[in-house]
Amino acid sequence: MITKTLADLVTGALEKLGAEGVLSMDGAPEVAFERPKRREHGDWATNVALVAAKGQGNPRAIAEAIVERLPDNDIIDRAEVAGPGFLNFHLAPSWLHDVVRRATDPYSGFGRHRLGEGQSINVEYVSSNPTGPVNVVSGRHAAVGDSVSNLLEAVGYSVTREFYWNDMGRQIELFGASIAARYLQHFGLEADVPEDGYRGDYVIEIAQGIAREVGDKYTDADPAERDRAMRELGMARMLEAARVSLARFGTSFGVWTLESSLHESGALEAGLETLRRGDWTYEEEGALFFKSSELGDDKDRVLVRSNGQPTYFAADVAYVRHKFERGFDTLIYLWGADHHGSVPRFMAVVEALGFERKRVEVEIVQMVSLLRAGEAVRASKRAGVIVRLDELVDEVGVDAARYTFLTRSIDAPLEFDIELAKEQAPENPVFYVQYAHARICSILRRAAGEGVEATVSDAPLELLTHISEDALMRKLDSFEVVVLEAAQRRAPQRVARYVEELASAFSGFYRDCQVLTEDERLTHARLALCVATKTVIADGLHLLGVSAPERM
RNA sequence: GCGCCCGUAGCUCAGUGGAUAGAGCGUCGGACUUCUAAUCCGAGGGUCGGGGGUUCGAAUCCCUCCGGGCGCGCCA
Repeated sequence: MITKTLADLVTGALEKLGAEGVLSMDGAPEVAFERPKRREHGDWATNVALVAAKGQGNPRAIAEAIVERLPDNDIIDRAEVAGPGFLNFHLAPSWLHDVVRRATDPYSGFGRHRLGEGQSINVEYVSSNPTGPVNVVSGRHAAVGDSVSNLLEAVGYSVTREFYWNDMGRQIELFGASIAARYLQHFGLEADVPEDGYRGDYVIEIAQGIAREVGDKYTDADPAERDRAMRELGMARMLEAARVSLARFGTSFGVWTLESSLHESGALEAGLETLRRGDWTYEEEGALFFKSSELGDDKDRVLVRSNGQPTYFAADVAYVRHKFERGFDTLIYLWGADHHGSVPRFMAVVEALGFERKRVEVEIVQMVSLLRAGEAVRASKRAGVIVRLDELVDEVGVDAARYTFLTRSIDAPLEFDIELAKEQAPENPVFYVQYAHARICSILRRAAGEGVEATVSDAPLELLTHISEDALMRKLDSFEVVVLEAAQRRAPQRVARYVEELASAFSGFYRDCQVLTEDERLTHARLALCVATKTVIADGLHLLGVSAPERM
């Protein structure tokens, strides 16, 4: 990247200053560059003189000294000192032509980085218990998890997307019993959904599906046996339904792990044994406790209840080990804000098991509060009050739905009004971006129809001198740093903002610069810029899990 | 009470140490004989919740207060 080249030049000047004794090079500052907001501030700027001046004199004077000592080069047209001591660099236009060429060359690594090279990351998201259909809250997690995973891959990590099913415990028991009641009702028998059971209509649908599949053979079975059968058959249906809903939303996982498999394989007991051996447990009132309070948590936590049943938390212990045993360097978890209180105990487990805390990262995705035409919807799976992801996809489409989730930081709570989402779907900025892409495709189709080929490598890019062409090329350049920062900060919204800006820059270019003209060379250059823009828009959208249509 | 997150334009939100704080929607005014008007141009709109501090420089970091969400189970 150009910033590396510039940093080397400035570092060269700083070293001269150090050698001359003008500047102490202790703790030599990192030379960071940024793109100034204002054009007159040049192409790239650095605040290194301001940083270096801390306690060592006048920043402007140091900046001047740096300028005087810059090594000879053919990149910097001129360097200026500005404001309190910024160094502004005006570059030769060729650096932008390089951006256009690299953006279209799949082997150039444009928008790709080697930050995570050789490292593997497991990203677990959406995970839930299979007691209800996938809802819009999970949609937010799915959109974010997919995009963060895509971004991590873009910066070089090997990424595994994982889903964890909590298919055990009291909620699952209740779910099975609820289906059983509906199953009996289906055959005209008297039965009640348990007090705390699941009352959604989908439970009736599942029971009917099961009735069609197995007939009435469980109507006079032993109640416990019937509940067990209904639980297993029902869960299988929920799992499949979730897979379908998520796939339809564009989300697919590399690994699905069942909590029950950790019990069955002995992993759970092995995890507990590790904690016992490390003296991290004790028994009290018949329950097994984990000494999480010694590792930063508020209190100790129960691993095995006094009735002998392991908690969900005990399975977490086994699961962390299981993931590390599979060779991942880093584990990322996307959790809902309602689980953030569990983070300290979870990190305590990581440490107690002997893993470095920094290898585990829990990202908290803030709440999605549901509204319907301004009225708060108190979502409850048990009461059957949910807004399904399928419904959202039916009403607004995958791209608009994803984009809505991805324009916000995960730290920001999201108010989601399904009626408003439907109403505003056509206004969704995602279409603005897609439109720019489709428009470019249209130009390229027309060019091809006229027998004009859009090659980039031999295009006379020096003809791109219009202010709008310049602005577009500069915006293309930003993609590289946007991808890197979005990946590092787990912040897909930066990519969403970026593609909007890029589409806007293209619109300006489209307005001001006719692409297909009598001037063959200019047409050639502008087509190359179109190809570069199309490539980057498509890449940005794909990082968000959004399609880049060729026609709209 | 304690912990985490949030408070930025009328609304929904970006921006977390740099130069004159942005976008979309909404409002008002304008532009289609044109490579796609799902577009473009212009206008209006801000005590960055309040106060204090650190810094050459704070929406951004620290303290404090106010307001909102979530959590503080041998539930998941």
